Amino acid sequence: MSSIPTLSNKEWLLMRLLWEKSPQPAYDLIEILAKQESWHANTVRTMLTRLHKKGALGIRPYKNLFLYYPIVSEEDCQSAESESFLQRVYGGALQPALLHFAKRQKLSQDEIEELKRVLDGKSHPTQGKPTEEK
Amino acid sequence: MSSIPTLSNKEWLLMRLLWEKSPQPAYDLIEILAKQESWHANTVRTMLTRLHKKGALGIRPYKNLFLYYPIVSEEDCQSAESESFLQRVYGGALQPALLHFAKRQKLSQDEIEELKRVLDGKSHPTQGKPTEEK
DNA sequence: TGCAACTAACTACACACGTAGTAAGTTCAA
DNA sequence: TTGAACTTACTACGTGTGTAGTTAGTTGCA
Repeated sequence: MSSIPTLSNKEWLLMRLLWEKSPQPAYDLIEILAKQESWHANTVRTMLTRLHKKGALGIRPYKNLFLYYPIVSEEDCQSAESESFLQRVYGGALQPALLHFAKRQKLSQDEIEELKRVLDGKSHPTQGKPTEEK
Repeated sequence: MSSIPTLSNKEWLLMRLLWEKSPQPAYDLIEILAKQESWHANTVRTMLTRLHKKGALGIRPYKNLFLYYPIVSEEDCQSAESESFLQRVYGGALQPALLHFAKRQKLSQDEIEELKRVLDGKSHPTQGKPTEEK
């Protein structure tokens, strides 16, 4: 399997654009990033090239230019980076990390409910301790 | 307040040792990291110096050597890095991040319960101010 | 008293990243 | 047909990081 390439800070930004919509020519990306992030055109091109070398992007010729498209999925990259983050920052301890995020003041009631559903889904793994509702 | 320095991958390892126990002389850290991570003594020293320059470590002379101790708290570093991670990888969207972590197969029943308690604590927005619970 | 052994300081180097300049190829229009 | 405008390719450079070698100061012991 293709191992997931690690993305740098700014590379995530570029990749996000391509995950949202692809393929796109360099020109469009340059325009967006010039407007939103004030990046120089050549900066965008350099990053596209590097992302291609890393195996994160594919390139397809189209007319007189190239179209770029992701060849790794956003979910895979997020998962890989999340695990690496967990190791690095919390030494692999899941719970303190979750606690940090859960304590943030920005979850809506609906999001809280969905999270609890996910947690409930995990509540009865092998040994049946019946999930007590609350 | 002192702004939180960003730590590199390996710096987190070193810092974790000092958060667990401090102050410690370079010698002890070198010994631990040589054993656990196969780091070269000079590598450890270079990193200690850099962490000091970054404002992450304090140095106190003791007899004929120096003792190192953290001057930023683990919690603060974790929080700062968690927020940066959230921005970079999930574009600031908390919920997909939480879902990723919550779906991992490594939470104990107790941890799940505690998380749900935290979530419940947020469930009823008695909007005053976010009371500093501890 | 002079050196072995240890400590800290300084220097080095390759690679990744963020940023961007310069060169070279292509094409459409005057 | 020639050049403006655009495209890709190549080059550059400062900073951070991972890794470690070299130098120099200190001290306890033979």
